[in-house]
Amino acid sequence: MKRITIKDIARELNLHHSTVSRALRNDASVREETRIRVSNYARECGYQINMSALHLRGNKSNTLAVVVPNINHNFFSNIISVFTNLAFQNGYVVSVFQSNESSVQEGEIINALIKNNVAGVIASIAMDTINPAHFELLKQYRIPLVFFDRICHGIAVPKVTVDNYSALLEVVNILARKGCTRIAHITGGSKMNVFKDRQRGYLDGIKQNKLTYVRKEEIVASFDIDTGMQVAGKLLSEDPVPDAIICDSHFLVLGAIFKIKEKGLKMPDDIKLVGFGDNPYVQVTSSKMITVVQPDEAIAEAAFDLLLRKLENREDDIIEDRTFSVKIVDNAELIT
Amino acid sequence: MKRITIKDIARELNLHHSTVSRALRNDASVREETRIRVSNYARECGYQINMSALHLRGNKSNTLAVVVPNINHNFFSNIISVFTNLAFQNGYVVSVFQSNESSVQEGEIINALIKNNVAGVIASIAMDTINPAHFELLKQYRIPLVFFDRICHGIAVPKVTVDNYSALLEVVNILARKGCTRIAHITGGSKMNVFKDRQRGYLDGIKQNKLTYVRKEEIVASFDIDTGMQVAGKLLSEDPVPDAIICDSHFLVLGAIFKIKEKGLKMPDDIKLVGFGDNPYVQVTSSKMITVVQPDEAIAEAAFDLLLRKLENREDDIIEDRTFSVKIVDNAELIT
DNA sequence: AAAAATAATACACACGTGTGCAATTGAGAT
DNA sequence: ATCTCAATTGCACACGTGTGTATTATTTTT
Repeated sequence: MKRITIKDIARELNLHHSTVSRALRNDASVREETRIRVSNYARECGYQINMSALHLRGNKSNTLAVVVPNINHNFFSNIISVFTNLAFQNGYVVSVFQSNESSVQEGEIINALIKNNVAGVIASIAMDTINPAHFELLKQYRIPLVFFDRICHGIAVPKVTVDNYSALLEVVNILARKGCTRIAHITGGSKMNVFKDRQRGYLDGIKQNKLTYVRKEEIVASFDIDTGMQVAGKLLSEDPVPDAIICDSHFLVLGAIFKIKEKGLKMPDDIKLVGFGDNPYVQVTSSKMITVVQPDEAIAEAAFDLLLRKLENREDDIIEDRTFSVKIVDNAELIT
Repeated sequence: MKRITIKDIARELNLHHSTVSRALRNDASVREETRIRVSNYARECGYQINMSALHLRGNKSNTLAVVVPNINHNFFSNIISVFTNLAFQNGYVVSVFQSNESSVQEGEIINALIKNNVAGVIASIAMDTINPAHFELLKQYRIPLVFFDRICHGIAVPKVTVDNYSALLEVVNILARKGCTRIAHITGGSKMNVFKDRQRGYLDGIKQNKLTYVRKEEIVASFDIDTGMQVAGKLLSEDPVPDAIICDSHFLVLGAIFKIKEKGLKMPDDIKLVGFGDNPYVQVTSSKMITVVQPDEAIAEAAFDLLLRKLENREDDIIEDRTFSVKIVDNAELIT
């Protein structure tokens, strides 16, 4: 029960394996009759090309890689889902890698990518990645790379992002219009573009609306429910208490909701809560919050598109960035 | 800027590439001094082994595949996340494939798996997969396969499942104990083990509790919010109206919540809602529902464990199944 | 110092595929 | 029947790696 190769087919049909190879690739130099004979027999015996051999021969593979901090975060699993469908439709296979927010693991992943001859990579970097040296390594090996969402600025590759600055600016504007004057912001380390931009937007929003409330930003290192509870709890116990909290992550929001309920505050009357991501649960919960919804599908499509273009053109001087704007949904207005 | 191979190293160090190969693999037959010389130089010039060549040479790869209906469903992305970490720690790389609930696409995926020489596969089958012929193909190619969650019965491979029968039996018991008498069940096509088992559990629960309410089961073909709204709407407009609805999927629950709120019913007093999956939002929402929580991490670990065992032992006659019991969480009792 | 034994390295081949080039076949033209 | 040219197929090699075997280098033994 050995695997069938073109050599097996050649032997069976009294041909040379090179002829079989050409026949299967519809090379014009092979006679019509032979081509049909080969393709028929190949179908009959269930021949499947050996990609490993093809990769070795051509120094290129049909494997794309997705590198993300966490596969099971809503945003990233949406990206992977869309990206995988697109890739598969175009004859590629997708391998997934998760840095677990660790720059060290990210480095190990890059090595694995090189070892495994991946054809191209889309990546969203780990929280503590400041030095993009390991990504430069990819470039050295001429492996096309596209950053999305969480990007490195110090490296010349196409980037797909959302306009985080405008997102937070608009959020603050909306909150101010609703009468909020004490707007807090729970965000991440300022090294990363995502948080840096949001912090700029937040600050400008505060300024533009001439809010007297002292700028209140809490920087957290990890994004989980416990951290959200801790920080939100701290904010809510201070005087004056904020009348709005913006959470830069999904899980922080959950912690905040806990604490808000614990304090007996009502949303959105007593306090307004803003979160990122479009978890459909938000729409049906009675915790009427405002969500910043990112165009996941469009982001994945753009990343794939940019990567594919780099894969097809051998010119690697096209460095085109794409920025998408977010949609801000006020769930208080949405549900009856 | 070419990629460094063992031949390059050999040339540089005046050795034969076979000696370099042995040195890097710590073969005892190579002199200590040479081994160090080689490994030092390899490190210096950043040598990375070419996996494609290794795969070709050894007829085996370091790539594992995960085949699921949808990557972006909470349960599956959790599985992929855990599985990927385990795989990477053990030197494997994980490719993901999504059938989009289509048996046809599943077939194409299997072909891709064979083409790409994946070392092993864990899979959860598509909704309309009755005939597991394409999975048999994997067996023919001696590619180890482990089913999880949604399994095929007609094929002899290890299976990792949850005890869906007991889950629904217990759910009905809990509901009955709470005084429910008109318990409805929104489930999927009965061909699949997951739904078949739950339907058995539901029916036995109805019987054991001697409920007079006519068994009310709605079978749906797709699992999305719209379907949930439609079916839940239908149930709620009938007379008598159910006092409990069990939803076999995450998204069905969302639709049901919509309709329940639309009718002005309160949970859990007017009606009790049961859903699958442990989306953390459930814990903070005021829609006090009961959730059937599956041990995602344990399932992924078991699947990996079984697969790894098959990969290491060449004996492929170990067909050991693992079944996990679910945890039923009453969120009404959880939150203040 | 020569022979034997052992250690260390080199050689050749295989894995499956694709491609440049040579060889063969066939047909048409003279 | 011979020549020409095109159509078709075969041959040889390369991609990077690992391993059995032959070969060389070194040490030990007598």
